[in-house]
Amino acid sequence: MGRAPCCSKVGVNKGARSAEEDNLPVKYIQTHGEGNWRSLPKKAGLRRCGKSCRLRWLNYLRPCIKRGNITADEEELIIRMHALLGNRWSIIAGRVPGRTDNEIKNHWNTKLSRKLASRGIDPKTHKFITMDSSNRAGDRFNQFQSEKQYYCSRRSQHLVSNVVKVGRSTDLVIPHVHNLKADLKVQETENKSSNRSLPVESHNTNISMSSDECYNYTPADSAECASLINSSDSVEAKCDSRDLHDNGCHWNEKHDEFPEYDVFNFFDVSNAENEICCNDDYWVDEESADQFVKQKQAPPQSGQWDKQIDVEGKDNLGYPCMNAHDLSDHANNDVTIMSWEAALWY
DNA sequence: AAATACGTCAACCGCGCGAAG
DNA sequence: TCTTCGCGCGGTTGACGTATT
Repeated sequence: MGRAPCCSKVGVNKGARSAEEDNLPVKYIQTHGEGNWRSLPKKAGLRRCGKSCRLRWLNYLRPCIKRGNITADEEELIIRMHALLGNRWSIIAGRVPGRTDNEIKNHWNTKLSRKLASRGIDPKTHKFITMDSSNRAGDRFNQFQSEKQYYCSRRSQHLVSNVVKVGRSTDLVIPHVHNLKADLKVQETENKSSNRSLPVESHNTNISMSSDECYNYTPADSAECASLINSSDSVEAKCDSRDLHDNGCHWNEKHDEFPEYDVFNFFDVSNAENEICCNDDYWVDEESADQFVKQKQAPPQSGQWDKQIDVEGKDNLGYPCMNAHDLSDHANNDVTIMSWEAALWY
């Protein structure tokens, strides 16, 4: 026995809706609430399929629907979410107040995917499209992305709900690390309830940092890091400008050019010798890379590190490399990042 | 001015999941 | 355990408006 159709196809209107066809379900839902979509058309006096009514309500008629163009901030958010979740539009929509999954999906397919492609980024994988073997920056970026996801995936087994402190005492604090899967489960559950208009959970996880002399701690490798994480609910990893390199703390200064990758991460990069970059987009040329490696092999004394790192020039993409000035800025000023997206990595 | 190409987006469609019987 | 139902999701379509030739 086959499955019953959602509605009779005979005498059912299709295509664009009239104002009356919008008013009737709105009045009905205001009185009776959402749900029972199959029976709604008949009860509301509509010649429409129930599924069609549901779709119209969710994508257009709901009072919380935000009108107007998608803003740059919303685009940025969508790109980040897509990098993390792929084509899970409903979940992405749950993070963008007032926007529907359909709207976001359309916007992605018509604009954002092309936008990324024009930057040389594959909109499906969010990796650089390497045109040829000489595109070292692209290759390295892709390698970095893979490593980042690998390590973040591993850490997710340990960091759920842990309080993670990085830096001296209160210098660098992540108050709460959310479990992505659990978070999404909550999201989906809430979506299934009558009110799909979810406010964005801000996950106000502030990350700030300072530096100075506190770089006497460096996890030896991923095993040690995992051991530390397992042994305590609170992991304190003193971190400074050197650790930003050695332990894989990355952030993206080139926010204007690549806002979608402005994700702050820190994780143990056990093969740090391959990590010549300072952050996502700062890939150095060969000469600078050699210089950088040499500096790493002969670490400076306390307090001298910022001056030692002086990688000048531009990378293969033409961006200026991290230099002493940049590093000093980051080392001495607190950097606070709205980082629910960082939490999502976990 | 007409024809064509292109972009946008609302709507449709089929599949799959979970709940209920 | 199986079947049916109701719903939600993501891929796709097609109508419509705008730009280009």
